[in-house]
Amino acid sequence: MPQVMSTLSQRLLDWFAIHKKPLPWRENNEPYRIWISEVMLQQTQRDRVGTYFRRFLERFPDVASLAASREDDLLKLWEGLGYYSRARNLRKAAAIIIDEHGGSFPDSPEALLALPGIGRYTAGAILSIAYNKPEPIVDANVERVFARVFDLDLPVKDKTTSAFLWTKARELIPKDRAREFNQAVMELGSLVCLSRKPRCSACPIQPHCEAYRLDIVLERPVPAKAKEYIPLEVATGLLVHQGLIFVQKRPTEGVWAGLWEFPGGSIEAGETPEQAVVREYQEETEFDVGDLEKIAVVRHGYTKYRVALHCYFCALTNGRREPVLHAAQESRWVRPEELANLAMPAGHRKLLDLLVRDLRFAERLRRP
DNA sequence: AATACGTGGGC
DNA sequence: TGCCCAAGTAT
Repeated sequence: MPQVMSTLSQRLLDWFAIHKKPLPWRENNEPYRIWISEVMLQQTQRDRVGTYFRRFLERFPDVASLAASREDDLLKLWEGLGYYSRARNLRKAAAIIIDEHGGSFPDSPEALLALPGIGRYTAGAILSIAYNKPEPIVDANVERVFARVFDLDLPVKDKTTSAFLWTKARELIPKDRAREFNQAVMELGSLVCLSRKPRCSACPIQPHCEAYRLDIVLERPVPAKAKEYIPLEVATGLLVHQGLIFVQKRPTEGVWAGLWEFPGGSIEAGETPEQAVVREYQEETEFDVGDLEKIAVVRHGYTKYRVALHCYFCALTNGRREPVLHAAQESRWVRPEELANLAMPAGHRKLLDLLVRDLRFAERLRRP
């Protein structure tokens, strides 16, 4: 049995040596770069990360620059990637590395796990990829590959299954080759051992794969219980006054924390989208708004919600333009072109992209 | 332990 | 098109 294990590992290493893809974060193994890339890759497909990673490294080339960053700038850089607490945690962790580690990047599991945003996976990834330490990692790729190789008949998030995966991931690491081995398993998962279209004929460890032998590759891993999606009808209003647009910055906690948005919220039962806009403005800012003009319905999703965002222009119906904020940290009146500099949730960004391309709305934006 | 936390690509 | 999925973490 040990021979089989080592052969599996050796086959993976040999395959990876040939098929390893050049990626922006593979130019070198500096811990800082590995850290940033691994956090960006959390729950995010790697093809989406490249541009963000390059921009990030250009703007914040080291821990010190990140520690000195402004949260608004960081969130703008992160706009569109999702899970924005990752960006806020990067900044917090950078400050800890400067203040408590004298600026040198931690290289122990304990120190890494103590940093916000670094859990078991990311700690293992940094230790193995940056420092070549024999620490295991289990991500969605490893879960899928091993669920097939070992024919695991319970969902991979299952407690015992998860424990098994971490044990196997540790056992299979060849001495002194953790860096290449851990990446090899993930690379196999992303290039060959694909979720819906596995390329078993191109797989270097096919002879070791129990699910292949049993011809049940597509039945592994066993899916977790289906997620429940909740449809949401939401209304938002783009409040224009004397050529300026009202925006508010979301609270420090919860979804889209620290991002900028137009006031709005769920459409209540028996309420029209227009009524929801007026009510939400009253509740969130104490503004009286009216003169609504429909722009579009933007569809987007976040976590378990599937949102239909009903978008309107609106105007102040009395003169007062100083809000009383009940759902935001701060607010601003900005010129339309300034909106590009603010980090906004994808739904609101989609709305703006749509406006920019539609000249029908230019006049409303200019109206004093 | 279960849930919150985003987004866009693929089919 | 609606649903699944992705280099997870925090609470």
